[in-house]
Amino acid sequence: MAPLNDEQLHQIRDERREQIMGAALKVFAKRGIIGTKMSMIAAEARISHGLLYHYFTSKEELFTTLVQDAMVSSQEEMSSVRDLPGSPLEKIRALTNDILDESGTPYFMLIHQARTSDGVPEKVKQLIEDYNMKKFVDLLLPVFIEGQQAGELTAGDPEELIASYLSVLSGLMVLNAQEIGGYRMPKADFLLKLITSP
Amino acid sequence: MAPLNDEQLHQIRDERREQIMGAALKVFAKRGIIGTKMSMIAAEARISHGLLYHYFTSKEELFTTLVQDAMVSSQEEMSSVRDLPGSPLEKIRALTNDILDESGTPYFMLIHQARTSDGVPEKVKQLIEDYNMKKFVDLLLPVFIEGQQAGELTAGDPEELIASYLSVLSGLMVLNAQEIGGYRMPKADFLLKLITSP
Amino acid sequence: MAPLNDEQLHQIRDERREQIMGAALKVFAKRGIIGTKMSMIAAEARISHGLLYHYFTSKEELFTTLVQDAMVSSQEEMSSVRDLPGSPLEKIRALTNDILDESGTPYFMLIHQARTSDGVPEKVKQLIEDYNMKKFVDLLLPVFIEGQQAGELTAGDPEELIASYLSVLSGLMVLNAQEIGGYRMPKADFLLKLITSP
Amino acid sequence: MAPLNDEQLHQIRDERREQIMGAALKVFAKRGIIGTKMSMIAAEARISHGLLYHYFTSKEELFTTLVQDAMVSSQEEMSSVRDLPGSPLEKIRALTNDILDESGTPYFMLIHQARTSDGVPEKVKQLIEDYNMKKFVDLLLPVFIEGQQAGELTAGDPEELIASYLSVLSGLMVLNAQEIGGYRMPKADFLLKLITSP
DNA sequence: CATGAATGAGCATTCATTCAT
DNA sequence: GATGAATGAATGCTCATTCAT
Repeated sequence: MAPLNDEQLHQIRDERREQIMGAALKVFAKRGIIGTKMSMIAAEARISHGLLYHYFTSKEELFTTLVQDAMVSSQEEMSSVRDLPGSPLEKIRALTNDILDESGTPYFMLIHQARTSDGVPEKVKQLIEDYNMKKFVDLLLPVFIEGQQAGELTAGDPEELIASYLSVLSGLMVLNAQEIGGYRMPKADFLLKLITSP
Repeated sequence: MAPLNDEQLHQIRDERREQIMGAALKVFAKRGIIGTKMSMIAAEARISHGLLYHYFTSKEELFTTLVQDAMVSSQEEMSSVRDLPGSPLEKIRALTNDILDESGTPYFMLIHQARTSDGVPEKVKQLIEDYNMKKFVDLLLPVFIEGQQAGELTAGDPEELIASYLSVLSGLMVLNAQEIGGYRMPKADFLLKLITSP
Repeated sequence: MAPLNDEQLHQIRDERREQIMGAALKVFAKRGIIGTKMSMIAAEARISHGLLYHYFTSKEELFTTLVQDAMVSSQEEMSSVRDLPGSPLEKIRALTNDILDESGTPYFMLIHQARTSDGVPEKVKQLIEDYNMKKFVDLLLPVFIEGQQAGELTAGDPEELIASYLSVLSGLMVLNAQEIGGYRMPKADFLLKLITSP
Repeated sequence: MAPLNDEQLHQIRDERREQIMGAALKVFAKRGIIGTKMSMIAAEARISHGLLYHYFTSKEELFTTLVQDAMVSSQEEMSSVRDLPGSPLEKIRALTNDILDESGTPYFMLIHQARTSDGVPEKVKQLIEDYNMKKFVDLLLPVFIEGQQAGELTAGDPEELIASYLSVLSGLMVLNAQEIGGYRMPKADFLLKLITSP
């Protein structure tokens, strides 16, 4: 029997890698880097813990890789807001709904964990430092300005408006992401009051 | 030196206990139960780690005791809102400002950690389960209803209004409590737009 | 392509086996049995690590096989001294030069490792026990006696003379075999002073 | 009951430290850094493995500390040769006897292991690099020159003579240090032939 | 009451070995 | 025959907890 050819091996490797990263994202996002045991990731991915180390050299590397991915993904998502259909307000409503969903939260929570936990690799600290709200504010700036000119949004410094609004959303994501029963997630329209002109 | 009498010993015990609990609250609130090492608490309290075990039988017991305290305290704080001076809106503004300060956060964060971390003792899980937003909603209900009647607050189901507003505040507290540079903390007046009539 | 016939397969097997043993000798001799990873041997032999197990059932078996080979080979080399050309002294000088070269050392070092390392299979321990200097002394005895009679070598118990001389040579081989910069390897003529009459 | 006072604690710490270092030296010297398990050291020192880490932060640090000690000690021993009583030849004979004893060997073997093993900390590599035979040659140089002038020792470049002689001694120490049955340790007078004039 | 030395369970990581292809 | 993905036992190290003093 011939050994597997390159393509097959490559495919297996890619699949496993994705499988591990998916499992790791799930666990890291919920429990942080210290609270996550490699055995948890292995169990979540249904593989042996030894195999993790064929794909990632360490817990740190795995965590770092995920954080990088998360940063790219969340920026892409934020970028795509501009191209949504409808008025500026409708774009922001769509973004808000997206964020309040739990779908996007693992990546967000991973970054939150990276910000707030101990035991975070030095490299991640540097990545995080460079990854502040400023970038998101800049991405949303054109949409907000257009909304203000159209009279849909409240007047005032648009950057501050965006930053404050995103902070509110971020806080809610943190509450939402973990399986917390105690809170009530507001609707998008409730939150939009913060930025719409009466 | 004469040996200390019972009363003095008792006083020392109480002081030490407070000292330890203060230190533990500070560390647990920031780092969670897993991220906190008993040696950190001992260092923060400037005592030997061995001494911790004269006052608390385990890390779990210490954590549990603090969570119970935190629940009582935060309810008391919330209760006191009714007795603040001024109109309902002014009361809520004062509460909002209080919450956005970092001063009240350790107890809140401790409960947040208890909700979201692993390694939380079973007893704490049960306490938390019983400690949902409903109680706070009930406490604030009279104030909100009065505000609505006075036309200061938006109409609609007051319980839902309170729950949504508290969720927003809670999310911001979580962001605020940890030393996170990336977010901008909104002002109280910005948030009050969520509940005031235009 | 027609399938390989039996003879070709057999030849491949033999070649691969030699290839693996050569690589393994090199690595084991330098790093010992514990310090040697199967992956090192595979890399040195330019094959996959899985293939090692088609030819040897375990690291232990591979090591043991090599030690047995080494014993046979080193005895053969020592035997050949008698048949070298020249006077006894010249034969011993040639042997000394051989030993001080690094060329003959892998087998010697393998045996040294087998003697001094942990994790050595029980079977090897027994082999080694039976493989002491006595055999070499016996092989060299005729040459030394002839040398003493010819007045080239110092008088005295020839067996003790040989054993002492071989111990000196052995010690130097150990130093020489590893890539140690700190020592100066003496010349053969320097060492021969130990056994030549003034 | 009062806690132990500083002096008592200090004494305990010192004793334990010595106890651990003695045990570690014994094991490291024989088995190298990779072959040595922390549990072996703990067992040898009759303490729990956990306690090792109260005194040394890692296997590497323990190894490094020992190597530094070994270097200082062996230089001191070599330095003391000049002050021995008797003629140069007698001093060298005494040194040779010392070295052939097994008493000094653990330190020597530790350095040998540091030179030849894998997994040696970077810091140790640097120490070793700076710790070559040159220093010992320099220390012995006055004694050898005096011996040559007195006609006791063979003529020729004294530095080369010393280096070659020390290499022979070093090789024998390596053989001698491990519990090897196969070799015969020569007597000092046998080895002195290498350097004495006929 | 107070200290810190001592213990051992638990987790990250390595590597010999197996096995599907 | 040959490959490399997969497994799990073994080992370094951490930290909650105990206990002699």
